[in-house]
Amino acid sequence: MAETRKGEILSAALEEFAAKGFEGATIKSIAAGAGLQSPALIYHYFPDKDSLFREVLEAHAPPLRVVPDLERDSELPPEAVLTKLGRSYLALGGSSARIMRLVLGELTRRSEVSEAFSRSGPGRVLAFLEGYLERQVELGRLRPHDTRSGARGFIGMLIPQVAGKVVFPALAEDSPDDEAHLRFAVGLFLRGLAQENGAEGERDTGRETR
Amino acid sequence: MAETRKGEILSAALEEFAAKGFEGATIKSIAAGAGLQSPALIYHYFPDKDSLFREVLEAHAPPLRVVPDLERDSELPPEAVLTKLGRSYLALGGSSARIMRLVLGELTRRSEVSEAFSRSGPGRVLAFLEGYLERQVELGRLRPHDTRSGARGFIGMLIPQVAGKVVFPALAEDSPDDEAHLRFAVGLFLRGLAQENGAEGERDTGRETR
DNA sequence: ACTTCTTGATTGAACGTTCAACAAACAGTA
DNA sequence: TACTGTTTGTTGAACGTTCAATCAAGAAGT
Repeated sequence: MAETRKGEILSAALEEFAAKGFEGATIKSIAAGAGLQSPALIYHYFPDKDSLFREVLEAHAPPLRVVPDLERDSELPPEAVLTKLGRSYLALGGSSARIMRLVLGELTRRSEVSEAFSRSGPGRVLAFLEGYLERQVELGRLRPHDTRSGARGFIGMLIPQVAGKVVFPALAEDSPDDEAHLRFAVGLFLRGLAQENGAEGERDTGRETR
Repeated sequence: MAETRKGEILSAALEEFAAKGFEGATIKSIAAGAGLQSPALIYHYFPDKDSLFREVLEAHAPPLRVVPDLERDSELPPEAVLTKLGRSYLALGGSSARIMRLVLGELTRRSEVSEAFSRSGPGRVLAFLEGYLERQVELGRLRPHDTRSGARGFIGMLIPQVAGKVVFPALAEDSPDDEAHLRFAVGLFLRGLAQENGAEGERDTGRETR
């Protein structure tokens, strides 16, 4: 019995919530999934359905945080940083696929989920990447550009890969290999933003000043 | 009274389904949204809740079809085609935002929705774009590459822009302008895949042969 | 008169949640 | 060891509520 009762319930709840959503999943079906004879036991460990949902989220949120301690090696060259960041981003389609499905399904219904996720997930990744690109531009390693578009563009290129595994199984079938697609994205991005040979110094960043 | 009763119900149902999902939305709340005094009237126009949901989907599916009659001008140069395709893709974040939210929310629960959508939506866009890129490579206008990655990469670059409007309002706040981001994406893509000056003829496409 | 539209009342099932009761493990006392 | 009280885990039955769906009947339109 490696897993505690509470853990069993949390696992079953994750499964049910991911498959049917918060409203669709019933306490009864979660109890059945956890191997309980009565749904009442769930209320011994959790005050109500809503709290159970929140605990499921908290218990599995950490894997959703991309950007590990990436700030450390933010002095590395673009190719290394983009590859590393991209790899951990693509990992979301793997073991975290279920929790991704759960979050995705409730994103439109629970503003708390949307806000918390966008802050800790995409928000942080984009903020980091924007800052990094900005610095690389200043260092002259990348051509000047709107780094908001740059960051969104790079991360975006990886999304279909993750989306395939999480919600479009039909699409994932003839998808490129993760690693190959990442190499493509990094290569395209760096070639597209490479400094031209004739350096012109400061240029328009494309970012409008409001 | 420009709108018929059935139309009113469909509109109210779209609103409710998009906000609360299929399970969360109730016949009663839909009736209230449509200004009906009794939920029973809904059953005069629709056999059951499930049929109502399907009709909502069908009634608003057309806007989801990107790739208009794009096949026509598939002889145009890459810049024109990508810009045109991208523009209609980005339009999904506008007037179609509600139906997008609805589909997104049920994507993980109803396999019919997932399959139908991925076939008519992303599936068709990607299939078209892959074919187009393939041809441009043969014409020598783009460097050889895995066009599956190419198509996914280009469409992907636009996704954060759409996602911001549909599900991450917090993220959309400091997003670049749609048109500016599109120009960035097209520019980056074409520079990244531009033929090198010294043409080398046939090269590795990066696509593994299974 | 006939069809279409609209309604309030009603039904049976399913839901989240509560509760009293039982079982098992444990702690303290002698 | 044996007895006793306490806590913790577990259960079946039940409660009140809400839901989708039904129905008979009235109102409106033709």
